[in-house]
Amino acid sequence: MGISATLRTDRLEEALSYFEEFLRKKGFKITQTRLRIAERALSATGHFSAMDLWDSLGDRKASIATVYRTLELLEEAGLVRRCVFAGSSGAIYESYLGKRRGHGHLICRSCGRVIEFQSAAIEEELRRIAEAHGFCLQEVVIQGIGLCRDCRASRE
Amino acid sequence: MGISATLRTDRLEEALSYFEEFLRKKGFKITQTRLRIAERALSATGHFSAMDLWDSLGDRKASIATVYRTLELLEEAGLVRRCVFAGSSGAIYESYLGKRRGHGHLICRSCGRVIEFQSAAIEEELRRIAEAHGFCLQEVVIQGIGLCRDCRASRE
DNA sequence: GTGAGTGCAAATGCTTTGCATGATG
DNA sequence: CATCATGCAAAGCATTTGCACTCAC
Repeated sequence: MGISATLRTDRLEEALSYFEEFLRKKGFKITQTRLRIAERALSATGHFSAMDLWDSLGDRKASIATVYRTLELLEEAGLVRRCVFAGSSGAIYESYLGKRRGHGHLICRSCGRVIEFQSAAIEEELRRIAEAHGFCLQEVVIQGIGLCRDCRASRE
Repeated sequence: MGISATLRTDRLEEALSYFEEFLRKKGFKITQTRLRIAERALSATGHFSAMDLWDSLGDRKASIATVYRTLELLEEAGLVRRCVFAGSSGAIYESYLGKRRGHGHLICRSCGRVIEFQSAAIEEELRRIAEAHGFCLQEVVIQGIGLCRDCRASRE
Protein backbone atom coordinates (compact mmCIF):
# COMPACT_ATOMS: atom_id res chain seq x y z
CA MET A 1 0.00 0.00 0.00
CA GLY A 2 2.64 2.51 0.94
CA ILE A 3 2.22 5.96 2.31
CA SER A 4 0.97 8.84 0.24
CA ALA A 5 2.93 12.03 0.16
CA THR A 6 -0.17 14.18 0.29
CA LEU A 7 -0.81 15.69 3.67
CA ARG A 8 -4.31 16.42 4.86
CA THR A 9 -3.28 19.60 6.56
CA ASP A 10 -6.79 20.46 7.65
CA ARG A 11 -7.23 17.96 10.43
CA LEU A 12 -3.62 16.89 10.62
CA GLU A 13 -2.56 19.90 12.66
CA GLU A 14 -5.36 19.19 15.04
CA ALA A 15 -4.41 15.54 15.43
CA LEU A 16 -0.77 16.43 15.94
CA SER A 17 -1.52 18.84 18.73
CA TYR A 18 -3.79 16.25 20.27
CA PHE A 19 -0.84 13.85 20.18
CA GLU A 20 1.40 16.45 21.79
CA GLU A 21 -1.11 16.95 24.53
CA PHE A 22 -1.35 13.20 25.00
CA LEU A 23 2.43 12.98 25.40
CA ARG A 24 2.49 15.88 27.86
CA LYS A 25 -0.29 14.36 29.96
CA LYS A 26 1.47 11.04 30.13
CA GLY A 27 4.76 12.65 31.04
CA PHE A 28 6.42 11.68 27.76
CA LYS A 29 8.68 14.05 25.92
CA ILE A 30 7.78 15.82 22.71
CA THR A 31 10.62 15.09 20.36
CA GLN A 32 11.27 15.91 16.71
CA THR A 33 11.48 12.22 15.87
CA ARG A 34 8.09 11.46 17.43
CA LEU A 35 6.42 14.35 15.66
CA ARG A 36 7.97 13.42 12.33
CA ILE A 37 6.74 9.84 12.62
CA ALA A 38 3.32 10.93 13.86
CA GLU A 39 2.89 13.30 10.93
CA ARG A 40 3.64 10.55 8.42
CA ALA A 41 1.44 8.00 10.17
CA LEU A 42 -1.53 10.29 10.65
CA SER A 43 -1.51 11.63 7.11
CA ALA A 44 -1.41 8.19 5.49
CA THR A 45 -4.52 7.51 3.44
CA GLY A 46 -4.27 3.72 3.20
CA HIS A 47 -3.01 0.87 5.30
CA PHE A 48 0.71 0.70 5.96
CA SER A 49 3.26 -1.48 7.74
CA ALA A 50 5.88 -0.16 10.14
CA MET A 51 8.39 -0.71 7.35
CA ASP A 52 6.30 1.31 4.85
CA LEU A 53 6.24 4.18 7.30
CA TRP A 54 9.96 3.87 7.90
CA ASP A 55 10.60 3.93 4.14
CA SER A 56 8.48 7.04 3.72
CA LEU A 57 10.56 9.00 6.21
CA GLY A 58 13.03 9.87 3.45
CA ASP A 59 16.50 11.16 4.21
CA ARG A 60 16.04 12.03 7.88
CA LYS A 61 15.19 8.48 8.87
CA ALA A 62 14.44 7.36 12.36
CA SER A 63 15.33 3.84 13.42
CA ILE A 64 12.76 1.13 12.84
CA ALA A 65 12.70 0.53 16.60
CA THR A 66 11.56 4.09 17.20
CA VAL A 67 8.93 3.76 14.49
CA TYR A 68 7.46 0.80 16.36
CA ARG A 69 7.70 2.64 19.67
CA THR A 70 5.95 5.71 18.30
CA LEU A 71 3.23 3.70 16.57
CA GLU A 72 2.47 2.14 19.92
CA LEU A 73 2.07 5.60 21.44
CA LEU A 74 -0.16 6.72 18.58
CA GLU A 75 -2.31 3.66 19.10
CA GLU A 76 -2.49 4.34 22.82
CA ALA A 77 -3.59 7.88 22.00
CA GLY A 78 -6.37 6.44 19.82
CA LEU A 79 -5.07 8.13 16.67
CA VAL A 80 -3.92 5.03 14.86
CA ARG A 81 -5.17 1.46 14.73
CA ARG A 82 -3.01 -1.64 14.55
CA CYS A 83 -4.68 -4.37 12.50
CA VAL A 84 -3.67 -7.96 11.98
CA PHE A 85 -5.32 -9.37 8.90
CA ALA A 86 -5.96 -13.08 8.86
CA GLY A 87 -3.64 -14.86 6.48
CA SER A 88 -0.90 -12.27 6.40
CA SER A 89 2.07 -12.11 8.69
CA GLY A 90 2.81 -8.86 10.43
CA ALA A 91 0.69 -5.94 11.49
CA ILE A 92 -0.78 -3.19 9.38
CA TYR A 93 -1.61 0.26 10.67
CA GLU A 94 -4.18 2.84 9.67
CA SER A 95 -4.70 6.44 10.64
CA TYR A 96 -8.00 7.21 12.32
CA LEU A 97 -7.86 10.69 10.82
CA GLY A 98 -11.13 11.23 9.00
CA LYS A 99 -12.34 7.69 9.65
CA ARG A 100 -14.80 6.34 12.16
CA ARG A 101 -13.32 4.13 14.83
CA GLY A 102 -14.43 0.54 14.66
CA HIS A 103 -15.06 0.35 10.93
CA GLY A 104 -14.69 -3.07 9.37
CA HIS A 105 -12.55 -4.58 6.63
CA LEU A 106 -13.22 -6.93 3.76
CA ILE A 107 -9.90 -8.58 2.87
CA CYS A 108 -9.31 -10.35 -0.43
CA ARG A 109 -7.45 -13.62 -0.03
CA SER A 110 -6.24 -13.49 -3.59
CA CYS A 111 -4.98 -9.95 -4.21
CA GLY A 112 -4.77 -8.62 -0.67
CA ARG A 113 -7.05 -5.71 -1.41
CA VAL A 114 -8.76 -4.21 1.63
CA ILE A 115 -12.23 -2.69 1.41
CA GLU A 116 -13.42 -0.61 4.32
CA PHE A 117 -17.00 -0.46 5.45
CA GLN A 118 -18.98 1.07 8.22
CA SER A 119 -21.81 -0.65 10.02
CA ALA A 120 -23.62 0.94 12.90
CA ALA A 121 -25.79 -2.17 13.19
CA ILE A 122 -22.83 -4.47 13.83
CA GLU A 123 -21.27 -2.08 16.31
CA GLU A 124 -24.58 -1.77 18.11
CA GLU A 125 -25.08 -5.53 18.27
CA LEU A 126 -21.55 -6.12 19.49
CA ARG A 127 -22.01 -3.53 22.19
CA ARG A 128 -25.20 -5.25 23.26
CA ILE A 129 -23.50 -8.65 23.42
CA ALA A 130 -20.55 -7.27 25.38
CA GLU A 131 -22.90 -5.67 27.87
CA ALA A 132 -24.76 -8.95 28.35
CA HIS A 133 -21.44 -10.53 29.37
CA GLY A 134 -20.48 -7.68 31.69
CA PHE A 135 -17.64 -7.01 29.27
CA CYS A 136 -16.24 -3.48 28.91
CA LEU A 137 -15.84 -3.06 25.15
CA GLN A 138 -12.89 -0.89 24.14
CA GLU A 139 -12.08 -1.94 20.62
CA VAL A 140 -13.78 -3.80 17.83
CA VAL A 141 -12.38 -5.97 15.04
CA ILE A 142 -14.70 -6.89 12.19
CA GLN A 143 -13.22 -8.66 9.18
CA GLY A 144 -14.66 -10.49 6.24
CA ILE A 145 -12.21 -12.70 4.39
CA GLY A 146 -12.84 -13.97 0.89
CA LEU A 147 -12.58 -12.85 -2.70
CA CYS A 148 -13.11 -9.34 -4.02
CA ARG A 149 -15.28 -8.69 -7.06
CA ASP A 150 -12.37 -8.80 -9.52
CA CYS A 151 -10.68 -11.91 -8.17
CA ARG A 152 -14.01 -13.67 -7.93
CA ALA A 153 -14.71 -12.86 -11.58
CA SER A 154 -11.30 -14.02 -12.79
CA ARG A 155 -11.93 -17.45 -11.23
CA GLU A 156 -15.00 -18.14 -13.32
CA MET B 1 -5.24 -22.48 27.92
CA GLY B 2 -3.89 -25.93 27.20
CA ILE B 3 -5.60 -28.93 25.77
CA SER B 4 -8.05 -31.01 27.71
CA ALA B 5 -7.50 -34.73 27.91
CA THR B 6 -11.19 -35.50 27.57
CA LEU B 7 -12.16 -36.69 24.15
CA ARG B 8 -15.59 -36.04 22.72
CA THR B 9 -15.79 -39.40 21.07
CA ASP B 10 -19.30 -38.85 19.74
CA ARG B 11 -18.54 -36.44 16.96
CA LEU B 12 -14.81 -36.86 17.01
CA GLU B 13 -14.89 -40.10 15.04
CA GLU B 14 -17.05 -38.41 12.47
CA ALA B 15 -14.70 -35.45 12.16
CA LEU B 16 -11.69 -37.70 11.89
CA SER B 17 -13.15 -39.71 9.06
CA TYR B 18 -14.12 -36.45 7.38
CA PHE B 19 -10.47 -35.40 7.67
CA GLU B 20 -9.34 -38.73 6.20
CA GLU B 21 -11.68 -38.26 3.30
CA PHE B 22 -10.37 -34.74 2.83
CA LEU B 23 -6.80 -36.04 2.70
CA ARG B 24 -7.73 -38.77 0.22
CA LYS B 25 -9.55 -36.35 -2.06
CA LYS B 26 -6.61 -33.98 -2.07
CA GLY B 27 -4.16 -36.79 -2.75
CA PHE B 28 -2.45 -36.46 0.64
CA LYS B 29 -1.46 -39.49 2.63
CA ILE B 30 -3.20 -40.68 5.75
CA THR B 31 -0.45 -41.08 8.30
CA GLN B 32 -0.42 -42.00 11.97
CA THR B 33 1.17 -38.66 12.83
CA ARG B 34 -1.53 -36.67 11.05
CA LEU B 35 -4.30 -38.63 12.70
CA ARG B 36 -2.73 -38.28 16.13
CA ILE B 37 -2.40 -34.52 15.74
CA ALA B 38 -5.89 -34.19 14.26
CA GLU B 39 -7.40 -36.13 17.15
CA ARG B 40 -5.79 -33.84 19.71
CA ALA B 41 -6.69 -30.66 17.82
CA LEU B 42 -10.28 -31.64 17.13
CA SER B 43 -11.01 -32.77 20.66
CA ALA B 44 -9.65 -29.62 22.28
CA THR B 45 -12.36 -27.73 24.13
CA GLY B 46 -10.68 -24.34 24.39
CA HIS B 47 -8.24 -22.26 22.39
CA PHE B 48 -4.72 -23.58 21.98
CA SER B 49 -1.43 -22.63 20.40
CA ALA B 50 0.60 -24.93 18.17
CA MET B 51 2.95 -25.33 21.13
CA ASP B 52 0.09 -26.32 23.47
CA LEU B 53 -0.95 -28.98 21.02
CA TRP B 54 2.62 -30.18 20.69
CA ASP B 55 2.95 -30.40 24.48
CA SER B 56 -0.26 -32.40 24.74
CA LEU B 57 1.04 -35.10 22.41
CA GLY B 58 2.79 -36.76 25.32
CA ASP B 59 5.50 -39.32 24.82
CA ARG B 60 4.98 -40.07 21.14
CA LYS B 61 5.65 -36.50 20.08
CA ALA B 62 5.62 -35.26 16.54
CA SER B 63 7.89 -32.41 15.54
CA ILE B 64 6.56 -28.89 15.93
CA ALA B 65 6.96 -28.43 12.18
CA THR B 66 4.56 -31.27 11.51
CA VAL B 67 2.10 -29.85 14.03
CA TYR B 68 2.05 -26.59 12.06
CA ARG B 69 1.75 -28.47 8.77
CA THR B 70 -1.15 -30.57 10.03
CA LEU B 71 -2.97 -27.60 11.56
CA GLU B 72 -2.83 -25.96 8.16
CA LEU B 73 -4.46 -29.02 6.61
CA LEU B 74 -7.13 -29.08 9.31
CA GLU B 75 -7.86 -25.44 8.66
CA GLU B 76 -8.06 -26.09 4.93
CA ALA B 77 -10.52 -28.88 5.68
CA GLY B 78 -12.63 -26.42 7.65
CA LEU B 79 -12.30 -28.40 10.88
CA VAL B 80 -10.15 -25.95 12.78
CA ARG B 81 -9.89 -22.19 12.84
CA ARG B 82 -6.68 -20.19 13.17
CA CYS B 83 -7.26 -16.97 15.12
CA VAL B 84 -4.97 -14.05 15.72
CA PHE B 85 -6.13 -12.06 18.70
CA ALA B 86 -5.29 -8.38 18.71
CA GLY B 87 -2.63 -7.58 21.25
CA SER B 88 -1.10 -11.05 21.47
CA SER B 89 1.69 -12.40 19.35
CA GLY B 90 1.22 -15.72 17.68
CA ALA B 91 -1.80 -17.62 16.46
CA ILE B 92 -4.35 -19.51 18.48
CA TYR B 93 -6.39 -22.38 17.12
CA GLU B 94 -9.82 -23.73 17.94
CA SER B 95 -11.67 -26.85 16.94
CA TYR B 96 -14.90 -26.29 15.05
CA LEU B 97 -16.22 -29.50 16.53
CA GLY B 98 -19.55 -28.67 18.15
CA LYS B 99 -19.23 -24.97 17.42
CA ARG B 100 -20.79 -22.80 14.79
CA ARG B 101 -18.40 -21.43 12.21
CA GLY B 102 -18.00 -17.67 12.35
CA HIS B 103 -18.75 -17.22 16.04
CA GLY B 104 -17.17 -14.18 17.66
CA HIS B 105 -14.75 -13.60 20.53
CA LEU B 106 -14.62 -11.14 23.39
CA ILE B 107 -10.97 -10.90 24.47
CA CYS B 108 -9.90 -9.48 27.81
CA ARG B 109 -6.90 -7.20 27.56
CA SER B 110 -6.03 -7.74 31.17
CA CYS B 111 -6.27 -11.48 31.83
CA GLY B 112 -6.41 -12.85 28.30
CA ARG B 113 -9.70 -14.62 28.88
CA VAL B 114 -11.68 -15.37 25.75
CA ILE B 115 -15.48 -15.42 25.76
CA GLU B 116 -17.23 -16.89 22.76
CA PHE B 117 -20.53 -15.65 21.43
CA GLN B 118 -22.79 -16.33 18.52
CA SER B 119 -24.63 -13.65 16.61
CA ALA B 120 -26.76 -14.43 13.62
CA ALA B 121 -27.53 -10.73 13.26
CA ILE B 122 -23.87 -9.77 12.79
CA GLU B 123 -23.25 -12.62 10.37
CA GLU B 124 -26.31 -11.63 8.41
CA GLU B 125 -25.31 -7.97 8.25
CA LEU B 126 -21.76 -8.82 7.23
CA ARG B 127 -23.06 -11.07 4.49
CA ARG B 128 -25.27 -8.23 3.27
CA ILE B 129 -22.37 -5.77 3.23
CA ALA B 130 -20.10 -8.21 1.41
CA GLU B 131 -22.73 -8.80 -1.21
CA ALA B 132 -23.15 -5.07 -1.74
CA HIS B 133 -19.43 -4.90 -2.57
CA GLY B 134 -19.54 -7.93 -4.86
CA PHE B 135 -17.32 -9.63 -2.33
CA CYS B 136 -17.42 -13.42 -1.91
CA LEU B 137 -17.40 -13.93 1.85
CA GLN B 138 -15.59 -17.06 2.98
CA GLU B 139 -14.61 -16.38 6.54
CA VAL B 140 -15.59 -13.97 9.28
CA VAL B 141 -13.60 -12.49 12.16
CA ILE B 142 -15.52 -10.71 14.90
CA GLN B 143 -13.65 -9.61 18.00
CA GLY B 144 -14.44 -7.34 20.89
CA ILE B 145 -11.41 -6.23 22.88
CA GLY B 146 -11.66 -4.78 26.35
CA LEU B 147 -12.06 -5.88 29.95
CA CYS B 148 -13.98 -8.89 31.19
CA ARG B 149 -16.40 -8.60 34.11
CA ASP B 150 -13.81 -9.61 36.72
CA CYS B 151 -10.96 -7.43 35.50
CA ARG B 152 -13.33 -4.52 35.09
CA ALA B 153 -14.47 -4.95 38.70
CA SER B 154 -10.95 -5.18 40.09
CA ARG B 155 -10.11 -1.82 38.52
CA GLU B 156 -12.77 0.03 40.43
C1' DG C 1 22.03 18.53 34.57
C1' DT C 2 18.93 14.59 34.79
C1' DG C 3 16.05 11.40 33.05
C1' DA C 4 13.81 9.99 29.18
C1' DG C 5 14.35 9.09 23.96
C1' DT C 6 17.00 7.25 20.26
C1' DG C 7 19.92 4.36 17.28
C1' DC C 8 22.16 0.35 16.67
C1' DA C 9 22.68 -4.33 16.71
C1' DA C 10 21.65 -8.35 18.90
C1' DA C 11 18.00 -11.15 20.77
C1' DT C 12 13.45 -12.91 20.61
C1' DG C 13 9.41 -15.70 19.43
C1' DC C 14 6.69 -17.84 16.27
C1' DT C 15 6.60 -19.99 12.06
C1' DT C 16 8.49 -21.90 7.77
C1' DT C 17 11.83 -24.38 4.96
C1' DG C 18 15.60 -27.56 3.06
C1' DC C 19 17.12 -31.79 3.08
C1' DA C 20 18.11 -36.59 4.40
C1' DT C 21 15.48 -40.41 6.21
C1' DG C 22 11.22 -43.05 6.87
C1' DA C 23 6.42 -44.48 6.00
C1' DT C 24 2.39 -44.93 2.83
C1' DG C 25 -0.32 -46.21 -1.22
C1' DC D 1 9.17 -48.96 -5.04
C1' DA D 2 8.05 -44.20 -6.06
C1' DT D 3 6.30 -40.45 -3.46
C1' DC D 4 5.03 -37.99 -0.18
C1' DA D 5 5.54 -37.13 5.03
C1' DT D 6 8.50 -36.40 8.81
C1' DG D 7 12.18 -34.79 11.92
C1' DC D 8 15.74 -31.97 12.63
C1' DA D 9 18.13 -27.94 12.59
C1' DA D 10 18.67 -23.81 10.31
C1' DA D 11 16.59 -19.86 8.24
C1' DG D 12 13.05 -16.28 8.13
C1' DC D 13 10.54 -12.41 9.46
C1' DA D 14 8.41 -8.92 12.23
C1' DT D 15 9.03 -7.10 16.44
C1' DT D 16 11.36 -6.12 20.91
C1' DT D 17 15.16 -5.18 23.95
C1' DG D 18 19.75 -3.73 26.12
C1' DC D 19 22.79 -0.35 26.27
C1' DA D 20 25.64 3.72 25.23
C1' DC D 21 24.83 8.17 23.49
C1' DT D 22 21.77 12.41 22.83
C1' DC D 23 18.22 15.52 23.53
C1' DA D 24 14.16 17.76 25.83
C1' DC D 25 12.69 19.79 29.88
